[in-house]
Amino acid sequence: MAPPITPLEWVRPPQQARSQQTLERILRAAEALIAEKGVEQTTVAEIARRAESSVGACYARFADKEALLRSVFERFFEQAAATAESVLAPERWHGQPTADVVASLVSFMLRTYRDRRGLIVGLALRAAREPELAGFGERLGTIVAERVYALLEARGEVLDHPRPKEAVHFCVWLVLSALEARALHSTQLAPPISEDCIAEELVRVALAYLGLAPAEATPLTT
Amino acid sequence: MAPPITPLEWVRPPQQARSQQTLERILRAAEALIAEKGVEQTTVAEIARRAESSVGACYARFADKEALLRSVFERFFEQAAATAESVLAPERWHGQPTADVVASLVSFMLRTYRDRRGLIVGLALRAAREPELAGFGERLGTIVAERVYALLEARGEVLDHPRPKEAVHFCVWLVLSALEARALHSTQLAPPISEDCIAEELVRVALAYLGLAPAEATPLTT
DNA sequence: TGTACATCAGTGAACGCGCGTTCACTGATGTAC
DNA sequence: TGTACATCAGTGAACGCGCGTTCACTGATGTAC
Repeated sequence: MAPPITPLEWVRPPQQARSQQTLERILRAAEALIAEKGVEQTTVAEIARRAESSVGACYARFADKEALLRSVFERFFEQAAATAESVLAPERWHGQPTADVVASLVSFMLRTYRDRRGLIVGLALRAAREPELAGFGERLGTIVAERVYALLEARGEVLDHPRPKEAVHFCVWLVLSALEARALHSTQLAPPISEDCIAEELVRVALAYLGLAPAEATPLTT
Repeated sequence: MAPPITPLEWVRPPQQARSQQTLERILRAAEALIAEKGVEQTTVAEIARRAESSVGACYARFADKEALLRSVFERFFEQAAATAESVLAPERWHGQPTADVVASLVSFMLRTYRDRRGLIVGLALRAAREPELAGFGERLGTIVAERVYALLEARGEVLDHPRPKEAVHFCVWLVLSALEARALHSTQLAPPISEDCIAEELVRVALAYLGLAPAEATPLTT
């Protein structure tokens, strides 16, 4: 058998690559618009325009608008999960007191919820109607909780709670709930409490609930 | 000056009473529909039908649909505030350990969020867009926090926190955020944690954060 | 007491707008012979 | 190499539906003389 001369990998990739790029542009445009003006205000026509594509192209890739949005949020969850795994790797925190680790994690989450607020709010609103999205969120919470627990375990921390694993899960859920509520309702007019203040109190809550030692009175390095 | 013979209070009340009743029916119908099928699915036409009134009658009382919904939520907030004041009266809790008081309050809130879930979710979704509604929520939180603080103070509790008043406010906010998130996202398909379990952990969080003594190992009376 | 008119409250068909979705069409690229 | 045809990807005007809002109209009640 003579091997084929034309390399098989190159059969018809230009077309596929082209449509792949279109899809990528559509998803990016949708994400940007949701972040800027909210899910409710984002129309398919506008997504198409922003993606320098057309309405029909959107419907060639997605069954309907729902499916398109689901894809956007799915990508977001994948990124979030990957970020969580990287951030919560025990190696990253060698030599730092646990209280500081918690403080860093909390302020990182606050920053994330601020920077990606639009998308998160859109997601939260959508997840209130679509159980599938709510399921994504739940799974993400579980992943984060597992990693946090593994991190604490690797550091040899002993939690003051009858069911430590569940306690960590609950604690993660509580913090995420608080951040979500803040993202949803913080009026930009009059911010009730500063971000630093929220961070401080959330850390205090977490440490107190889990029975971890609070930070020394030395200045923290964020 | 001869006093007017016809009592002034009775001038034209029948008409007013009639329209007052219509308005009441409209508000009640709107509330019921929001609770049953969510704000997004509730149309003016359906509200009118349910109230055995007409679309025009709605627009005679309210500038637009927004105003109607705002009225519904305003009433809800008034009820909530009144309930909070009554429930948090120090007299009500004489002779009970603080940990039990907190437990009772938390489980009361959980019950409320379950029973009135539809309305609360609708409100939360709406408040994400309308700063005015978010403001209502904030004010309610402040009221509750003040009453809780007064209650603790009346009981002679000393909180383990540099700014006790702010700590109580934060704690109330945290619990409300958690309940809201739960109401928004709990898939009815697979409840992640039982209500009792959430209650237990929320109490634990609150007590640990505020530095209050946990309950004795005796069975609680709810 | 009777008649004419004014006001209040309400009715619901019709209007209009926004937006998701469809579909007849175009252009580019690939394939057969 | 050239011609005819097939497929892929995309285009955007047109359609249709849902729903908030309006408005010409009805009926009941009150007021003037």
